Amino acid sequence: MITRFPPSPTGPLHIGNVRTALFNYLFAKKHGGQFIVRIEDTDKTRSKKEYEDDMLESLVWLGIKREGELWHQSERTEIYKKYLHKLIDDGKAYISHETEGENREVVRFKNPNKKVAFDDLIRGAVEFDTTELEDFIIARNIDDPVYHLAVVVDDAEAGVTHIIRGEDHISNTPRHILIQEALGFPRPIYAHLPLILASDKSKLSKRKHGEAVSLNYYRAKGYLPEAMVNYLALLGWNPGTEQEIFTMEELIGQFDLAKIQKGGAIFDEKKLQWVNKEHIKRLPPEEQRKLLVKSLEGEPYLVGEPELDLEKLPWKKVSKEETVVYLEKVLEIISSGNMSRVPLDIMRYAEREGKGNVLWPVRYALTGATASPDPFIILEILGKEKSLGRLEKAIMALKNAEIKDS
RNA sequence: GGCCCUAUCGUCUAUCGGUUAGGACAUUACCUUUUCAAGGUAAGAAGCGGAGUUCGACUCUCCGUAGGGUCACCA
Repeated sequence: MITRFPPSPTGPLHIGNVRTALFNYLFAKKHGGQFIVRIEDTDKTRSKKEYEDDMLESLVWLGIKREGELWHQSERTEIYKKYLHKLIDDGKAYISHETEGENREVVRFKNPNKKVAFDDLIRGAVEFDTTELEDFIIARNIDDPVYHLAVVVDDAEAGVTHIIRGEDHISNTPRHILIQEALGFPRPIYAHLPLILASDKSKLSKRKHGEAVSLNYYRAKGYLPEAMVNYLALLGWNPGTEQEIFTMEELIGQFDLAKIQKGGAIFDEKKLQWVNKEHIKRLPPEEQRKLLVKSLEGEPYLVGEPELDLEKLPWKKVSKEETVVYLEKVLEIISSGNMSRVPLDIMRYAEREGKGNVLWPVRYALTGATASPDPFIILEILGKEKSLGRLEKAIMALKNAEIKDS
C-alpha cells in the first residue's frame, strides 16, 4: 500500500494541503504502507525552490514523515516523453497543430468519448461522461507534459495504490482514468476528501482569504504542531468515540477512511485554540512556562501602560486603604529582595493576608486586565523596574482617590 | 450555464429505521481568596422543503431548494 502527497511548489503550504498530506500519511501508516512525496513543478514559471524547501520543512515540523526518494517532475521529462511517444504511436494521442496560443504543436489525447465510472472510497459510485472533455491537451509540446499526464505516469511508476486528495480533483479523475487505460496502467483506488471551507463556506483560498490559509501563519502565532495535526484530523473525520485530543500515534491507530465526512467543513480557529490549549496542558511545566512567556510577547497590557479602573483594583469587599497596605508591602518585598526569591516571599505574605486580597490587586496593577496569567509570570516578564513603577502608580492612584473621597 | 459533489445546534460532529436526537468548540448565566492564556455548574441551541417506502423515518428512494466544486497550453 502506497499513498502520496504531490504538492506544487507555487506558494507556502496551504492548510488544506496539510490535511491532505496528513490523511495520506495516517492511512498509509495505519495499514503498514508507505507515504511518499513528489514535487509537481512542471509549471516552470510559478514553481520556486524556496516554496519547495518550505513545504518539506513544514512536513518535518508537523511530524509527517515521508519515505522513499523525492521525485521532481521537472527531472522526469524524458520519462514522460517516452510515454507520450507511446501514446502517439498507439494512436491514443496526436500532435495537434493549433492556430491559436503560444505553442503551435500541442499533444492532445484522443478521447474515446465514453462513460467512466469509479468507486470513490468516500463518495461511493461516481460516473462521468467524458465526451465534454473533448480531446484534451496532455502536453504543451513533446518535451513539456501537462499535469494530467505527469501524475498518471508518476503514480503508476511509483506504484501508488491509493490516491487521497481534495474534492476539487474529482472532476480530474475521469481524465486520469482515461490516460491510465490508454497506457495500460492499473487503476489506483480513489478517495476524495471534502474541502476545508472559510467561514463564508467557500473554498479556502489565498486570493480570497489571505494569510490565514497558510500553515506558516498559524505556526507563527505559536500553535503547536501537535495541535495543528490534531485539529486538522478532526476536520472532516472523527473516530466515532468522544475522544478529541490525540497524539499522532493515536491518530494512526484510530484513523479510518470510512469515517470521513462527505460535506465540507468550516475551519474554526476557536476550536484550534482549544485543541492547542489541551496539548499545552499535557506538556511538562517548564515547557508550558516557556510557551506562556513566548505567547505573551506583544500582549497590549505588557507593551503599553495599563489603564487602571480603581474600582477593580481591590479584591471583592476589600477597601482601598487595605489594598494600599497590601500593595506597599509587595512593593517593599520586590524592591528589597532579590528577584529569585520574590515570588516565594510574596506568596508567603499573600497566604497570611488572603491570596485574593494581595494577589488580585498586584496582578491587576501590573496588567490592568481582569484576566491574565498569574502575577509572578507578569512580574518576571516586566522586570523589576517596570513592575515597581506600575505598582507605585496604582498606589498613588488609590491614595488620590481616598483624598478625594474624604 | 453544463457536469459533479454535498445537506443534523452558530461551528466540528454522533446517530448505520424505533433515542427525551448525544458530545465538543463557541455563547450566556452563576460559582470559585486567583501560583488561573484557569476550573466548576447550568442553560439556550439542530434533522432544508415536499412526496413516497415502512407499523415506524434524521436515517432508504424520488423531486425540489440551497450551498459548494469544476469547466486552463495551473496543478
